[in-house]
Amino acid sequence: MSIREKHDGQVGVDRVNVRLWLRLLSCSTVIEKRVRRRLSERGATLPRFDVMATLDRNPDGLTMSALSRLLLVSNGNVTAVVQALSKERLVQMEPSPTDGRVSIVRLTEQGQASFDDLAQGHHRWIDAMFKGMDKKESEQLFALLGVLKASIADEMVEENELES
Amino acid sequence: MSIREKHDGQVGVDRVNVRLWLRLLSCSTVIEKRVRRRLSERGATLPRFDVMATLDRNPDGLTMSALSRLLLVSNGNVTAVVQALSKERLVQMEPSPTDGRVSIVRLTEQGQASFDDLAQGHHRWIDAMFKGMDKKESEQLFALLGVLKASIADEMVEENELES
DNA sequence: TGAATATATTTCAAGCTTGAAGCATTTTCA
DNA sequence: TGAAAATGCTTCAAGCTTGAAATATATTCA
Repeated sequence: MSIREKHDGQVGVDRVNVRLWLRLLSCSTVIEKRVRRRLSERGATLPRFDVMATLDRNPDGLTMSALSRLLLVSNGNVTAVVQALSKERLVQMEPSPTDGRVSIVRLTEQGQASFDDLAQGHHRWIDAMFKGMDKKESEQLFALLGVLKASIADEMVEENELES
Repeated sequence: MSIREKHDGQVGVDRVNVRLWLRLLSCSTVIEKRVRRRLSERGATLPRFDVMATLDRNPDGLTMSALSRLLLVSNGNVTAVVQALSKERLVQMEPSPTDGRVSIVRLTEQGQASFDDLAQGHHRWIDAMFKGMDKKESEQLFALLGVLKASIADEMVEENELES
């Protein structure tokens, strides 16, 4: 059996999806590392920036769980990051008036200013990294990632159905 | 100034690239988390699987630095993961015959068998997550990620040129 | 009502990752 | 040649992340 066939069990069936996934992962990792490094040069970190960006998109505030869900990180992690930001007065937590379990997190004025500053740089870095794609390519890529996103969501549903 | 204009300085200029990047990151994060969870259900971890997969693609062995570069992780990290795999006899390190600094890492027979087993599952999971894309869409996505990859590489060159 | 269940959040230990410092070996070039 | 620079690798401390357990509050429904 040739190396080409080894994991396929069939000649000519290449692992196209795995190669696609590896390329996707590689793009995303490289961009992420570069953003991370540049943020750290400015004394910020990516997790903190992510929290602030999500709050910026939700001016009415978010609960801890909502943050956790939107950011795809664990609850414990959100707690740690928000507490750190809170200590520096960049975000504020207030108890929900209607539910004693819930905290609502918002950017403070200072946090908004700090974020606006970082976001400008972030926007510039991203633009520079995507400079080699023309408008049509960007739009196509955006649409195709939408298809992928739906496909992934679909698979999760199927997986959950198997459980029950 | 409206919220829409806040970070743009110009009406109608939306942050398309940032949105594209966030969608890319989100796809990649969700897939990665799902793979990570399933590997851990089988007693494996993603970093260890990544090292074994890279060695599988390079049957002649790789140096620690080459692994670090291919995997986009730090040297120290590679050392830790390879040492752990080595303890379980899944990989072996041998000194380079021509360069006393270099170690060459390879899969052992046992490591190859263990990887083949995991890779089969991995292949299946990825296929399931990409099931919603037809052949043409996959190919387009692969090609567009190639354009993005080149664009990112380009930006790095420019960044380095600024240094000197 | 009130017991059982569900939900929101925090705490904590274990493992991961990084980047800087350090050591060893090799290469460069005056 | 041999001093300086570069390269390969490891160690280590600091910070990040997770997932499970703990705590507190809300909701459900017998």
